[in-house]
Amino acid sequence: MPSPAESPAPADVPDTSPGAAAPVPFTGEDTTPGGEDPRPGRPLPEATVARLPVYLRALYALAERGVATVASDELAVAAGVNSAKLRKDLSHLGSYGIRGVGYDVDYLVYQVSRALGLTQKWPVVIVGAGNLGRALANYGGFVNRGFRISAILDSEQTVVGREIGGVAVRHVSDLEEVVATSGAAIGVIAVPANGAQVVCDRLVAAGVTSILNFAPLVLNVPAGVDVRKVDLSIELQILAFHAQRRFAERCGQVPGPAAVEA
Amino acid sequence: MPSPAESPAPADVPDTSPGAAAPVPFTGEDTTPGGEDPRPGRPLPEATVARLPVYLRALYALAERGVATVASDELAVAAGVNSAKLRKDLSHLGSYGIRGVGYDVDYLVYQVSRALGLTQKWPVVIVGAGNLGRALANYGGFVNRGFRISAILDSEQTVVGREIGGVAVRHVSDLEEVVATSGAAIGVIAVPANGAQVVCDRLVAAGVTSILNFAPLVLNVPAGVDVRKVDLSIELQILAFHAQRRFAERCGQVPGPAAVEA
DNA sequence: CCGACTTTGTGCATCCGTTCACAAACGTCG
DNA sequence: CGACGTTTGTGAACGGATGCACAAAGTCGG
Repeated sequence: MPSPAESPAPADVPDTSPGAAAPVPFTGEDTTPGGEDPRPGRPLPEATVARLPVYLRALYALAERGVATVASDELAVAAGVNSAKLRKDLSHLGSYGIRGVGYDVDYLVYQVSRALGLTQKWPVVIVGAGNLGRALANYGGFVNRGFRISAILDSEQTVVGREIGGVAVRHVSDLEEVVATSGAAIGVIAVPANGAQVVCDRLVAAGVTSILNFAPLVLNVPAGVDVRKVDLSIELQILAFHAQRRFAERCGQVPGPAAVEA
Repeated sequence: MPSPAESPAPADVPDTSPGAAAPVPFTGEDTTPGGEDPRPGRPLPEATVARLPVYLRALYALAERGVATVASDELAVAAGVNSAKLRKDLSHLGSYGIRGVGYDVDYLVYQVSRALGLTQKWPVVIVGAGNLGRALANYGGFVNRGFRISAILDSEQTVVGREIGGVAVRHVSDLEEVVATSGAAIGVIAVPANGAQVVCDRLVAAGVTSILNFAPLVLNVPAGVDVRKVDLSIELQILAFHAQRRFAERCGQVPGPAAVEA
């Protein structure tokens, strides 16, 4: 199971009972142009799932340029992956290519979107209206690609009421109500580390089952809740490792980082 | 077996100074150049490198709580990973644990920091002073953990001169000069997608070899330049996939209204 | 209608990462 | 000083991911 929280301790799981099932965000879809594909087995490899959004973005860019069909080689270049990998990834969704021609861009956009569950708009609750929360709310790729910001919450009264990305900031005390009324299943934590676990617990208790965490700590969640984390400093540290290695191996012309000042 | 004579003082002399290495033209694999005492073979698996920052953060938290030694089980829980995985990861750095006891927290902090190349402060140039750039500049985990913001650049004259995180915003036209004078090898791209490739090219031309990209596109860089991307919408889309799957599968326990489409 | 060309889809070998399970090493206690 | 419990470090098995290479399947020109 793809549960990232690998805690085999069953006794500790408080079994978050969502009580009244959170309203499923609009399940009406399908029956759209093109042929139908009875969902095959659903074993989509995790690595494939992680790449599908990249393909989707490249496909959108192609569609905007008016490209009707695309071969796996071109799409692979646009997505920055190997073409064989791309073909294998797409083959997991079904046989949506035409041999000798390539893939129909619009049709593939639809199929990838459907595989990712983006044929509907997922309501998202953002907690934290700091710089990061504002950046998220203003990020265009959000609302245009299958998501809708249903609320932005913050604990600072000075920012409550301010409008960000077309949504007015509400106080964090409204968290439970906002989640319930919007039916949001996805929450974004963009608060400082010391308040993240509390926010997380409240989100989970309110029925949120998918959490995107920007706070630099490991969140503790019950089984059944999916957490992904984005940590800016971790990415930088990985870069530092490779940079260090590069400097150590090829001591060339660059004078290296200014290590004197510390 | 950390000898008590060796102080685990984190501010030890970093040997990353370029020095005068033999100008080897090209070697397929380094033949373990010298360093044998602290550094065994250098093939640190990529997956391990990606986890070391997580361990480091957990170790810092333990150190602040005054914990002197920690067993792999506890540290694994704090880092959210399997304990066997953690031990294998750490074993790639060397044998820094004590059987029957655990790891010395301070000493391990130093060793992990050194492995990641964080015993020095890396100067970082941030391009883009929007919400995201400001969030990065104000992020505490930046300056406290091996990095120093040497400059923040933006193309908007209205924000030039504003101070963010203790650093005054400069105009993006100063990019080359800033990179040269600060010796920055790491650049962060926090500009909109349409300007990201241009900024990237200029950073690379100025000598930057490590780039952290927040713009939602695939950057084109020459060989030898390391790019890591952080894409907010991609993470959300992966969450959406799992959420969709969860909704489709929950037909057994939760009192759902009706079995959704098979 | 046929042959040449193009591109997809995939079998297969290989590699990387994860996990189990256990022996070696260490401190402690009697 | 020796037995015992604890914890590390790692060999080995396993599973998943990657990329090559090629057959199948399609288009296109004559």
